Amino acid sequence: MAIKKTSRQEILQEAIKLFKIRGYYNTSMANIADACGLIKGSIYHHFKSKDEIGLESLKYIHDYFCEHIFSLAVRSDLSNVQKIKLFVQKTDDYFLHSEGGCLLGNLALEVSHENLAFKEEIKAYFSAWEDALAKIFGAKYTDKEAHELAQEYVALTQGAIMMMNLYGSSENYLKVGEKIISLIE
Amino acid sequence: MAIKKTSRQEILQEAIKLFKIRGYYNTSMANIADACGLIKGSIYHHFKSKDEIGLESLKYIHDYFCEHIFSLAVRSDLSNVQKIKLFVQKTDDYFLHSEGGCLLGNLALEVSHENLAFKEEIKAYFSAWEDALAKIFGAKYTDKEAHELAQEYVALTQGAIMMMNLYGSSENYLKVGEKIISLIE
DNA sequence: GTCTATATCAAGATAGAC
DNA sequence: GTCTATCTTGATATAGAC
Repeated sequence: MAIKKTSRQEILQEAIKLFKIRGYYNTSMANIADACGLIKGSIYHHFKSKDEIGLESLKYIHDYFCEHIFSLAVRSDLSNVQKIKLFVQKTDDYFLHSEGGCLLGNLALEVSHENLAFKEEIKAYFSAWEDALAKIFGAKYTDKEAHELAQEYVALTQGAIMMMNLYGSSENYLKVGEKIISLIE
Repeated sequence: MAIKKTSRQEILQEAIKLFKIRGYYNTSMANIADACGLIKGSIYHHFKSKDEIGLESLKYIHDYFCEHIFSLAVRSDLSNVQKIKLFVQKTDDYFLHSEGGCLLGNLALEVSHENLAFKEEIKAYFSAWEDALAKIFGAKYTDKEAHELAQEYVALTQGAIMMMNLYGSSENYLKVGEKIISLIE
C-alpha cells in the first residue's frame, strides 16, 4: 500500500479536535501526529511550528463561520426572519456536534493573554460574529441597540456552550437560540 | 534576615494569578515558585503535586464566593432588592479586579475534559452560583423560572467576562449586572 | 522550611536517510 | 512525504543537606 499523503487541512482538523478537548498547551505535536497516523517530526514538513498550527486552526474555524454562517446576514434572497432562523440553526448544528465547545472561546481564555497573534484572530472572529448578528437585528432596532444585543448574545452563546460542555446537557444552550430568534420575529 | 515562611495560602494565591493569566498547563511549578520567591523543589513541601495545587485553587475561589457572595441569598436581614444589588456589586468587585477573568470558567474550558476532579469542583461552583441567584429570584418567580433565569445569567456573566478580558472593556460586562438587578426591582 | 542536586520524562524542533 | 535519530530545553517530582 502506498504511503498516504497527509494534507495541511487534515492536520488542522485533527489539531482542532485535540485543542478543543485537551487544551492548547496540553496538546503536543506528538498527539497531533498520532491522530494523523504520523510521527511528530513529520508534522514539521507541513507547519513550521506548533504556534503556526494553532493560529491556522483559529483561522480555519473563523473562515468556516464566515462562509457558512456569518455570510447569511448579507443574503439578499432571505427575509430577516429567515436569516436569523438559519443563523441560529447553523450555529446550533455546529456547536451541538462540536466536542469540546468553541475553539476560539476556549483559546480566548487559555492562550490569548500570552499570544497576541492568537488574541487578534479571536477578537476578529467574535467581532465578525457580532457584526453579522447586528446586521440582522438592524432590521428592527437602531444600530446601537442592534450591536448591544449582538454583543450580549455572542457572550451568552459562549457562556451557554461552556455550561453545555460542563453539564453535558444542551437544554439551556438551545434556549439561547430561541431567544435570539424571538428578538426578530 | 530570617528566611520567610511561605504559607499554603500564599502559594495558592500566586498560583491562582498565574493560572488565570497563563493557563493551567502553561504554568509550571517553577513559575509558581518564582512568584513566591522560592525554587520549584520547595513547593513540594507544601503540596504533593501540581494537580493538588490546581484543585485547591479551584476550592479556594469557590469558598471565597460562597462566603462573600453566594451566602447573601440566605441573609434574613436584607430585602431581595438589597440582596441582588449586593450580589451584583460584590461579583463586579471581584471580576473587575481579576486579571485573567474567572479561574473556574477558564479551567472549565482548558482542563475539565481531562481532569474529572477539576470538572466536579467547577460544576459545584457554578451550581452554587445558580442556586444562590435562583433563591433570590424565587421572590418574584416560580422555582422553575428562577432556576432558568439563574442559569442564563451565570452563563451570560461567564461569556461577558470572556469578552471583557478579550477586548479590555468592562462596558458590556457591567450591563449584565444591571439586567440581573432589573429582574427583581 | 528552603536549599542544591538530580532523576526521569516529554516537550518543540532539526538533520538527513529513504 | 515520512521516517529514524537526535538536540536542547523544560516539565514534574524526589532525596538529602542545611
